[in-house]
Amino acid sequence: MARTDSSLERAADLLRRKLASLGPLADTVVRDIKTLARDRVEIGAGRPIVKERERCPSLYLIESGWVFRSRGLASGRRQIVNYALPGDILCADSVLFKASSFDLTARTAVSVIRIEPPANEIFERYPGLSAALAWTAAQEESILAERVVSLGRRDSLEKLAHALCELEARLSAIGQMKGRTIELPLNQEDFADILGISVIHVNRTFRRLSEDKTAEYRKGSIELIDRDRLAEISSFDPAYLHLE
Amino acid sequence: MARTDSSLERAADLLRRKLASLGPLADTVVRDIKTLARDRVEIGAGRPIVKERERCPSLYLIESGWVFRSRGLASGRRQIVNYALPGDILCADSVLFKASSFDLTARTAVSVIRIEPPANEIFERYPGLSAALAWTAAQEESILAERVVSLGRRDSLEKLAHALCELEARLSAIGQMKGRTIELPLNQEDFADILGISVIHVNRTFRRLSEDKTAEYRKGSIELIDRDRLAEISSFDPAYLHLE
DNA sequence: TAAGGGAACTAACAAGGGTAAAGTCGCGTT
DNA sequence: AACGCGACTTTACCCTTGTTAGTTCCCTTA
Repeated sequence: MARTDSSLERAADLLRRKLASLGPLADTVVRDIKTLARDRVEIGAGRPIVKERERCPSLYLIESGWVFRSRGLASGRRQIVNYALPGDILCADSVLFKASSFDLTARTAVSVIRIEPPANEIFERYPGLSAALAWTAAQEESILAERVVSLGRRDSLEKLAHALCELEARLSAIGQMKGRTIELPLNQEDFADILGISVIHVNRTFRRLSEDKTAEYRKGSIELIDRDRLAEISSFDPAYLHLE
Repeated sequence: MARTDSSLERAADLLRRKLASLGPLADTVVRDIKTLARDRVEIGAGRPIVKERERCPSLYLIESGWVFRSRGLASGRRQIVNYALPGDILCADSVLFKASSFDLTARTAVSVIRIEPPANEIFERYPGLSAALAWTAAQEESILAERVVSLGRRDSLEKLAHALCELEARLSAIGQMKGRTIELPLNQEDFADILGISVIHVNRTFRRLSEDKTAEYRKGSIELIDRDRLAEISSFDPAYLHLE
């Protein structure tokens, strides 16, 4: 991986920043991960990374690209449970469980660093990796808990506004916001499957935001015209993301 | 805690069984937890355990009782994110994060063992506890992911059937099923806040199950008349619970 | 035994969101 | 320039679910 160390460095840096609250342990995390890093894997846009019921063989640290964790139901319904961005770790549960209960799919072209923890003794020998696993799982849990609140008790406008605020916060944290516009590979069907509503209703709801001059959907990007309004609509509080 | 060791023993046993997939580490977990166990705390039914934005001071292992993790929204809406049962660990994220983003409430009278991990060096000194933290967070994440699917893409009948199957599985795992009837402290409003639908609709949906002779709601208990049918309605697959 | 309260149940109506189908726009290909 | 495709947009209609309001049941307490 000689030639490509700089992009591993970048991903490790995003991870280190996320784990800042661990204090000095954050450096141990990065050291463990570099020790256990194996090779780089490139996945084409749209390709599956892990399928439901498959055992995920290793951990992956995302260098670039967007990954969906989703479940397909009978009758063609699909729910996107979460999305992962550069600096996020995939398959954190693979170390602990026998099989994944969800599909992992590359939404864009994705580049990941494969990390191979030893089959046993992770917790004895790699406290940094242990901390990273616990932290990652806890943060994802927190995000999912917030998702549960959105899906269960917010109407479509609140859901969408909340999702946009979250996107803004997560992309800012990894330096991927361009001013007040989000550049993202999600089409309206992806939003439907994230928000748990129909594509048509996603469209209606974006139109409402657009009419109120709050946000403007465009293919490949979204302009957040009035961020405060979005946060107000959805009573967004970024605490649950646990970003610094 | 001399006089009460037997009930700690019982809770530790439930935990050990849950963590069986960790292999020999499961015993280390129990040892660490016993080392760090402080006192027993009793919480009255309906009382808050931790409130949103509060820092949760320690870890808790549930000995008995039901705990809700929920969020109250403006306008009186409430979403129950998850519920915790004997053998479950509360506040696993308190070690990692500054504050809880949700309320923890005792639904029944609850008895917990308080566990006090050291402020630092958990991951260096207590591999068992580290593993328990990671495992707990990962399992909860998995449950929440399934909840997201339910809330996002299942209709009310499927949601309810799925919730009943999950209850059955989780209660069986801790030996709290009485034949095919679930004894539980949830009223129809609790179900509404778990499923993300209105109380009235919970009622309608239970009636449908009752008319089809699939399940029968009674105050304080639910009889699962046709468990296969429930699993079929909701395409329930217990893998996501990661029980044994 | 009567009164009171909480939970469960029912009915009537309204609304948010889903379904179906058709039309438009942008863009790369030939 | 014409074609074709995918994504987005819009309209019309329907159905699931929510709202409001009122009734019944049962358990508790006086």
